[in-house]
Amino acid sequence: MKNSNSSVKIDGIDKKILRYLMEDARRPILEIARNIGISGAAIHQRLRKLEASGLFVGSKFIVNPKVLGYTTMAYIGIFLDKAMANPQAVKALEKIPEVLECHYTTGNWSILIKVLCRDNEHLMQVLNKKIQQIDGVSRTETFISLNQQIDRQIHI
Amino acid sequence: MKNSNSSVKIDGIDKKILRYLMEDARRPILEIARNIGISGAAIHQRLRKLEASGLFVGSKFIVNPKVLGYTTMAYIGIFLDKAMANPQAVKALEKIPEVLECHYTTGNWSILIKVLCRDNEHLMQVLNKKIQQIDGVSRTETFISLNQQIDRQIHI
DNA sequence: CTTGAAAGGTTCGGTCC
DNA sequence: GGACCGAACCTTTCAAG
Repeated sequence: MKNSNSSVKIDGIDKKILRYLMEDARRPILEIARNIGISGAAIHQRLRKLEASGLFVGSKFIVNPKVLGYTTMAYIGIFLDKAMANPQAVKALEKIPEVLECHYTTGNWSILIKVLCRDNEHLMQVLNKKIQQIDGVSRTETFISLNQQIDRQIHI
Repeated sequence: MKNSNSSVKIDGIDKKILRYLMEDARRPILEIARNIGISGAAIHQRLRKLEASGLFVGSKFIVNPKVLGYTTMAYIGIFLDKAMANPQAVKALEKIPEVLECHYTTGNWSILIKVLCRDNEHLMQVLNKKIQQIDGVSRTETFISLNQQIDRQIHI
């Protein structure tokens, strides 16, 4: 398993392929092939190699939460009583479906999480009835994202 | 254009399809069809309907930044001199490839961004030579993500 | 929702540096 | 060995019923 290795070499053709697919994972490979000027089979072979190198983890459908009525996104900084409480806290956070990301951070807080809720009232319930109830959580700071103005992946 | 409408109805079959594809956008539709017990074309029709409703925005290849040598992720809270500087600041941030997300937030800062860098030195350069140079940026607070412990989409 | 035909994706054997 | 191509086979897509 040659993986998570930072010595992966990709050439210009690989970059072109990745740029197409990072925007739309279901873009026809033959269309890319015609644009670049090689056969579909060659692209497929390169993709298999890139996958084996660990460079891409897979592909995901992106759903628009607003259409499902989820319009409130927020970041919450969490203070823990003791640093050793982290693994249990993460385990508890995993069980809360509104929690989309969880980062173990330097700085003020022990943990920074991103949550997605239907509205402010839903966010308040998640805060009071779910997050504040977790053992070890002493205090939280909430930052509501009024507008996500940039959302992209690493630039290749 | 019936879009961004929060009155989209999805049934159990739609949910199953979405759950499969949110994990892996290139999963064979016929495989899902066999699991659910309807034809591949039927799934395709439901997907077209869901796409028309605005529920999904597309699909993306997910690349692993670590393999490319990008190992330092951080959140940076940005204080702006004046709130009106926001549009210009976002425009400037868009030109910095290391900036992956940008949120207009309530609370302490005007802006919260997520950056991805090769290492701490690279992060320092991005902070000092790019972000601090933006007109209107008065002060920043940086939180390095030592470990992203949860990363997922809205639960369906 | 299903069928069926056209377009696309995948794999394999072979060719050419 | 490494990269690419072409053809056979399977999957996806789309229109018609």
